[in-house]
Amino acid sequence: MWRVDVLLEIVSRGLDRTFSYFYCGKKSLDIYFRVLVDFNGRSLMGFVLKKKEISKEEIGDLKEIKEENIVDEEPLLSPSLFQLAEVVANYYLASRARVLQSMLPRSLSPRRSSLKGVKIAYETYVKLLDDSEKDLSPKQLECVRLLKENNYEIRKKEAGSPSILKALSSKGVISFFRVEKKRGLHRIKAFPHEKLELTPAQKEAFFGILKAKQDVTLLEGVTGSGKTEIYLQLSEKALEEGKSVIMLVPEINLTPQMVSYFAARFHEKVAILHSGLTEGERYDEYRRIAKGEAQIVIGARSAVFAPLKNVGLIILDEEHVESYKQETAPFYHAREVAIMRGKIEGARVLLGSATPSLESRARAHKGVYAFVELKERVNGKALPKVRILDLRTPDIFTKASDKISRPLLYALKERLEKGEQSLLLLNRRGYWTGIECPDCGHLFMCPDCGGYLTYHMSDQLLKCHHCGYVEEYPECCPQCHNTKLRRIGYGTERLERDLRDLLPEARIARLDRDVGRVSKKMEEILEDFRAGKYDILLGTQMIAKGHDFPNLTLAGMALADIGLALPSYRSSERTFNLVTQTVGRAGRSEKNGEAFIQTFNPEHYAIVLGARQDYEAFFRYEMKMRHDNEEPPYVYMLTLYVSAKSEERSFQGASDLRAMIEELKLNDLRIIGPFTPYISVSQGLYRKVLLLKARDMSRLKPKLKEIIETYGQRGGLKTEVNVDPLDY
DNA sequence: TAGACCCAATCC
DNA sequence: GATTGGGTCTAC
Repeated sequence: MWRVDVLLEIVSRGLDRTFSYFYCGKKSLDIYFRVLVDFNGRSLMGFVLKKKEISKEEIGDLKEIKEENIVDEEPLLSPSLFQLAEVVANYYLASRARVLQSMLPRSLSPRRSSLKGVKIAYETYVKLLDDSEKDLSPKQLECVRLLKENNYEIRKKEAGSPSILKALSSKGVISFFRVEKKRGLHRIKAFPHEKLELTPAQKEAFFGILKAKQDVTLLEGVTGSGKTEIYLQLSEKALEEGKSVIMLVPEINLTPQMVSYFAARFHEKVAILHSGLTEGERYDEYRRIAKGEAQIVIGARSAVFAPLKNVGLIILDEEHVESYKQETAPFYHAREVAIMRGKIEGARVLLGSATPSLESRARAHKGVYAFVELKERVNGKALPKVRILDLRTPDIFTKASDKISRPLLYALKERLEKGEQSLLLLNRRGYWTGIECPDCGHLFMCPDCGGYLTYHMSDQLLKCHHCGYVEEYPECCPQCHNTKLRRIGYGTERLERDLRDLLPEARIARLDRDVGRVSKKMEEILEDFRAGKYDILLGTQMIAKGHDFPNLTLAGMALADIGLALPSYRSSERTFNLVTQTVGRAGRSEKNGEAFIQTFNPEHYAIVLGARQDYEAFFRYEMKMRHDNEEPPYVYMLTLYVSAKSEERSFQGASDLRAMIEELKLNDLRIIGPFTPYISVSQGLYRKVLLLKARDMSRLKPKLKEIIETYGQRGGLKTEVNVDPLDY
């Protein structure tokens, strides 16, 4: 007779505790097994966290767990993974169930009751049957037009939200069909790849990492300095010692080279977790890793939770990239989780970047992390020549375009004549980025979140880039019915149009999230560009990352200022990174590269230092700014989002929370707000935010958790906590 | 005064 | 997270 304590699948904060049941069956039931229990009349899944032998008398009014309600035959999680879940939940002030939910593949998630994964991997596709666009909502229209752009057939998961697709299907506009998917690594090209002899500089870095006293090492190395080979050889060493390895990359689709090197060197020992996997494949891969059939896992953010045993090394490539931070609860950052996991499992953590985040670089500076540098490029290439073009200069534009300046245009023409390739970056999608009525001043804003609506030429719709709201492009102003609307700002689609007019003979490809949403198309464009089928690749930051184009000798930024205008303490860092990366794209070939940065802020330090690729100077300057403004890494930040049905209520709720936090009388703590966040309305709820800053959060956190648990959801309030937010 | 509506407590 | 039961508001 046993008493078992069960943590339920419910992610709400108030239920982050166990409930006790009794079990007296024969089948084995141990901790970390999942069970189905009767909870207040309904059947819920939960994790057994504790098991204790008890006598009959002690049963009391506990409910029974029947044998048939035991889900697993062996524990689903290792003790160290569960320990990790607890540590993560504590740090991010989230419930354990919420953390477990982001740890596990959906088919194993405590929320889902499907016990066994799908055995055959099917991929569902959508086919467009009726292209007449009759009687459709704007969202449905968007989907239909996407299908039209892509030969009437695309993967279901890339087509839009399931509810939209369901509606379209019931109208008979689309149909679904399933295709059996080939298993394995068929999408990953494994270049045959010899182990390379390390250069002296690489060797020094390699041994520097191995000898480091600290658990975490920051490897700072410019692009092309050969970080990948170091990752590979460190992994090899870990495997030899019988340890396993987690290799994290920001986005698996954008790092095919990294994946292929690992696949080529370690073959079937590698498991790759990427977004292209179906639920069944994901389940298989998870089981394969858990059974110890793979010793290296490559994947994005969530792969930090991979069920490997005996982890000896965790690598984060491009550790500064913001996609390592999850932007929904529990808002974890893979870098911090990697460090927590490293501590629990005794694994070494390696953070690699050409432009480390200020947080990491500052910790390395203080000696919290070991610091290893790779200064030279392996091929000894010089950096490209960079020119900053001041867009305020009179006559900088030709009559033909007010977007591409004279010098940039000439440079593009020169490449065309020489048969070399160019890359042009504009960090904004769409055609016009704002629409207004010149007569009455009416601005087309998103009714859901208050942002500007962007006109998209490809499907002729107005879209909100924050929340996904879509509406049809109006004939006239809804207020005064004026038909002449003024268009403000421009995005990649509009720039493409200008470029085609300016250089009619050039072969131009555009790549941004609108085009790249269909992953097949994205791969196709990148492949074709590499093969020389295009002269100019134009796009958003998607095109600035990772890719190696040997014939590329010109990189341009159409408007470097876009990121600077956004209200975030990280906007300079983002701009610096984007400029650095763009410039870096032009320097990877044998030929001499050149880069042009168009800007209205030619003296801004993020742009000037980015153009020079001077990370050291940027680090020093930006650290001073962060110091003066009391921003990370000098303080820790935490935001509380309070939402309610009315603006007054959310403001009142946030003010009340503020008062309660002030009552704690923590002298190190600064509270800012409540103020209205950048995205002020979401899912019909008005949002307010409290920003907390402190040099030490450890005393605040447990008390804050208590306050939120007791008052955070009263009076129709919804409270979310984001620890170490990147924005607010 | 019934029904709608809101809120907080409860779940083992 | 879902259900429940009590309290208050509201329309006739």
